[in-house]
Amino acid sequence: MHANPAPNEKGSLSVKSSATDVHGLAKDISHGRTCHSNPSVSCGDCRLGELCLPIALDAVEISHLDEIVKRGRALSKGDYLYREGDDFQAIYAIRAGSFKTFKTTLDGVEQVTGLYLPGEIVGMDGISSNHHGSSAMALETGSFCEIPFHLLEELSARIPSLQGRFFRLMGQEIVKDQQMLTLVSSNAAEERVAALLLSISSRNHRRKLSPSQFRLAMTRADIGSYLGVTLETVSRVFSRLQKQSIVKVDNKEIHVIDMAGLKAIAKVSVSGY
Amino acid sequence: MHANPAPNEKGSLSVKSSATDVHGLAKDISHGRTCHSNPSVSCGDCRLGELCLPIALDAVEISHLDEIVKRGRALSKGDYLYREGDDFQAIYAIRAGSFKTFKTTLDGVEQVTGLYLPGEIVGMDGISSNHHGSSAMALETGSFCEIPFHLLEELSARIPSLQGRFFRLMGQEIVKDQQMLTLVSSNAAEERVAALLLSISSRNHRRKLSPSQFRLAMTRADIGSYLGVTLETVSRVFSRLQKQSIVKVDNKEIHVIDMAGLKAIAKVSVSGY
DNA sequence: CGATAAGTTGAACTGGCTCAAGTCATGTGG
DNA sequence: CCACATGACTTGAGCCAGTTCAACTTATCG
Repeated sequence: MHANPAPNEKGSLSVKSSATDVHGLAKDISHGRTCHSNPSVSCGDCRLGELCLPIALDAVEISHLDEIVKRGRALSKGDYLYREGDDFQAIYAIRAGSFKTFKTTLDGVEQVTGLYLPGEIVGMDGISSNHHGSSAMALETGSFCEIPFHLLEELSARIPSLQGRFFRLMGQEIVKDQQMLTLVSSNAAEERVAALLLSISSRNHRRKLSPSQFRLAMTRADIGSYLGVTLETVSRVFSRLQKQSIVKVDNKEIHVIDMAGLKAIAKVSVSGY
Repeated sequence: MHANPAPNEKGSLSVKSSATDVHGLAKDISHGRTCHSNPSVSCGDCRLGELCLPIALDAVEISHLDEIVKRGRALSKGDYLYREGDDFQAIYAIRAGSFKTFKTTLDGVEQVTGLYLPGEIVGMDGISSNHHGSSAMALETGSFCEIPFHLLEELSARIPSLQGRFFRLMGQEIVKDQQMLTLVSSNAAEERVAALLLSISSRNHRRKLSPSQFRLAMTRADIGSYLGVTLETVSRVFSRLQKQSIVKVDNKEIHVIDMAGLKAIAKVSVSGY
């Protein structure tokens, strides 16, 4: 029924505005908290730098990186960053907003494979085969930097620390996927939801945002698909967690009240993460 | 109860024999079919080369690679290649035999995260954090090459095609993990088992081995853990598939009789894979 | 050859699924 | 700017695939 929803029929990579004419357009899209998304900001000045690619580069190296990055492109909810099957051209650094990646199975069902927050890199699934194995879609208004992969490869060959950084970034993606696999193939529904909330919490923490209060822009169906349960189960788990005063859920707005309790449910050692 | 089974208490990286004194030791361990495992064979001559790292390198480059690879080390069933938490030093190319990777959860349960066959690379989970996030264990007698990662990084910076090859290899690991995630979070037990058999089948095919007849060295418990079902369910699925004349299962020996039928169950397009 | 691990099969139970009926949020056109 | 249509979310009830527990058979290896 709701196969191929395609809420917005922009083509992939269809941000028509050039890198220069979007000045100011993407302002205010990060919930007004900070202004990550000023499109003119360079990698060296970007406050996400420490999460993104530039970490471990010196000033000269960052200026080389700056030259290949197409900065500050904007998207609104439902827009595609790329689609499953597209030629792989670039990887994308999220600046603001959140994105999901998903595959569409043969019988037309959407299967969510990832959730990406600001400072994280999307699109590495295309590296091995030269075309994207999944689609990436904005869950809300957002912006991103596009990094053409062949240029990144060239630059990496010249800057060893950049090569190392990117190896590590890909390694992180592998670890993340394996954690997800472990989560989904062993744990109960409640544990999966708890683990997702904790993951977002800790990623927010790294970004200097509140680890206990955030907006989860995915729908219940997306969350369910990602965690391998139905949307009804997700809803019921949220209700139960709320009844136990572990979280307060107001639609997409999540407030973690009892962090230790949440960790206990997720069976994560309280110190770790 | 059967937590931390540690069937063999060799320490990790505990192959005490030096790279030179193992000549001949590892002969015949690949079921006698071919002799992948002659430890003295160089990367250029290794018949697994086209699956492994050397592909896309020229003769001179391969000789550089040869210099950093520690070749032909042998392991027997239950031996660890590395353990969860070990310092990350190297990645490992499987030459013969098969290996599983797994994590042990807080409550002592083993969770299988990967199955690796000859020509494949294990250990990339350690790249991002400098220590291994999982353990790798031989499922049967086998051998491998050890590639110290810092040397590979250095060499990659000097040989762009090697850097590209390794980016692609890591990308493959990401794609593989995401496929696994999709499989486990959406499909029924029968589909998961069918998909696993098809995956091994196609990987065997690439290695010029029979796609329809092979040995699956994992126990039913390992398979179940990997696929997110219980060992009893795995057993029952095998029985059912056998009753339908889709496969013939004799303990660990698998014979796919009706490949199209198996693909239908796995919901994989018959052309693909 | 005997002990122990691995695998099979049965029976009862249950967490999460399916189907259904309703409320609530959101965004678009009048 | 409101109305209303559509999609998102919640909650309930019944059902079923896969789990759990158990008893047994078959492999493996010291």
